[in-house]
Amino acid sequence: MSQKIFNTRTRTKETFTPIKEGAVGIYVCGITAYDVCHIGHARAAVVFDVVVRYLRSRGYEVTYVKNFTDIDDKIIDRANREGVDFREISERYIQAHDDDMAALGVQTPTVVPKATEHMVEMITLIKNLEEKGYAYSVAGDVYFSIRDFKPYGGLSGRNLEEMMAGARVDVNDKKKNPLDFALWKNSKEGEPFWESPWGKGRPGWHIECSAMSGRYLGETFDIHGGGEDLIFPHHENEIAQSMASTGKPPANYWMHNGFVKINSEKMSKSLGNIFPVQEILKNYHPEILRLFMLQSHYRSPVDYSEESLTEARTALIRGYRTLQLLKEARMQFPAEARQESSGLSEKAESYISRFAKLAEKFDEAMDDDFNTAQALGYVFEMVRLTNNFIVEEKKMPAPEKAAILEEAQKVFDRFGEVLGVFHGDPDSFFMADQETELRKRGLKIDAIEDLVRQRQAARQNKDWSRADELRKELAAMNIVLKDSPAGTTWTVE
RNA sequence: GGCGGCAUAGCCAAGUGGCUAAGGCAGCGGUCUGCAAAACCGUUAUUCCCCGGUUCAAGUCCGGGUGCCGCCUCCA
Repeated sequence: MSQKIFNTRTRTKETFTPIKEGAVGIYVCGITAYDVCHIGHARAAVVFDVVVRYLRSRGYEVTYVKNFTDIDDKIIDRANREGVDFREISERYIQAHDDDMAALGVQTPTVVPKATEHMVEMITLIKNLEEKGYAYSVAGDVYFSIRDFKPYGGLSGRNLEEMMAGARVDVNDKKKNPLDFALWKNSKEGEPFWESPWGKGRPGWHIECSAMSGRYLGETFDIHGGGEDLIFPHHENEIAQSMASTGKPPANYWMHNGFVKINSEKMSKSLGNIFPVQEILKNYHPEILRLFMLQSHYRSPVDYSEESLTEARTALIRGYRTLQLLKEARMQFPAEARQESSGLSEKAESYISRFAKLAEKFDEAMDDDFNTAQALGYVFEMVRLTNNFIVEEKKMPAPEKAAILEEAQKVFDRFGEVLGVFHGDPDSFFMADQETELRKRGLKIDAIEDLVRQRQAARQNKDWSRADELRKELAAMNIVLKDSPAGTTWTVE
């Protein structure tokens, strides 16, 4: 099956055909660096991270460009409020963004260009638009004239008349048309500026993406992505600029991720329901957040709540328990001792072929417009099948077990590599998760282990009532015990 | 006002014309266990918001209705 992508421009799922066989150029609108990243930024980042990971895993050579808007009104506002240079603000929040992304396991894009480092490209592009008659300058500002660009509205499915009818009164009377947008803004006294043919000023918001995508990916590239709120006006304007300049559409496929809602409401500063990534990661292992988001299709809205993260954590633990069982079993039955595939019994072959079938289904789901929710369904079926194997096939000859365990691990490695979930060492995961949970609940590891030791002693004396009492005491702290012949282990629920 | 989306079990969530409607969480019964936990096995939607239509066949397509949401202004 071939890769399918839902293209916002046509509102249909289309077969993905890259411009250059075996290679993909993708541009995703990044953040404006004026504040820390919230869960909505995290979703966009994780969605496109998985898109890129999957395409790479299928053998495409992917050039992934994600920009930073490091000059903008909001950055200037913040710099003024804090009394610092705007660069200090943008650098601070770019660093914070990079830290958050690293924590979330989001791979660094191939190129991470900044607007301020591409002034030459932007000015050249604006000049070109002016020469071709698509732009006009007024008192140091330059505007794009949408009336002169006939296809305007093609991405968002609007036409000019509709928009004119619904347009609010624009206070900017320099514009010929209220829907015209700024390519270049004249700088006011004390604002940062760059020299240009129109005087001292700074670029408008949309132009940077046209300039940078063009520079790194060419006039037309494969995929352009971003949050669904960017469809209009940002991406519409990008298309207008690029097409007016080059005569070609900038991207063949437009992908937009859905929003993160909070209790079914839009996240917004006015509602005060912004959840910064840093805050969430204080209380939840990063993979919990990834799993939570990937359990829904990327175009659907997701509703964030503590409960849904807690559910995702339970599911994540389930998967990692299996990976832990698998790890232990593989130590017992190492790959070196495995049976050659030619000599496997029918039963062993049946396990391996079922693994392969799930891996195939996983790819089919991902091929179908990156359906991570469905793909995760197969991941969990793999979890069940692996558990089932480990529990049921105790008596299978060691070389066969080793062969099957090896295959199972390979399948999980692939899933983990694509989703960025279930990819780490299970013991490290449990340690990190435990640390987070203990910190969140204000529990001390020493106090817990002391109680566990006391209970161990009681158990050795077969003082079951004392042991149960201690179990209850620990349960009150959300500590769940697991007794095994090797001793007692505990987890935070 | 214009444009667009969504409605599937107690909750979350895939599925967009045809095998038994994925998967996760929660619940229940069983195996295991000193008791538990985990894991495994079994079980939980005769039905996909409502009404009508197309079709041999619809959760899936069409028309109408109801409810919720997003964009049209900076926004992932």
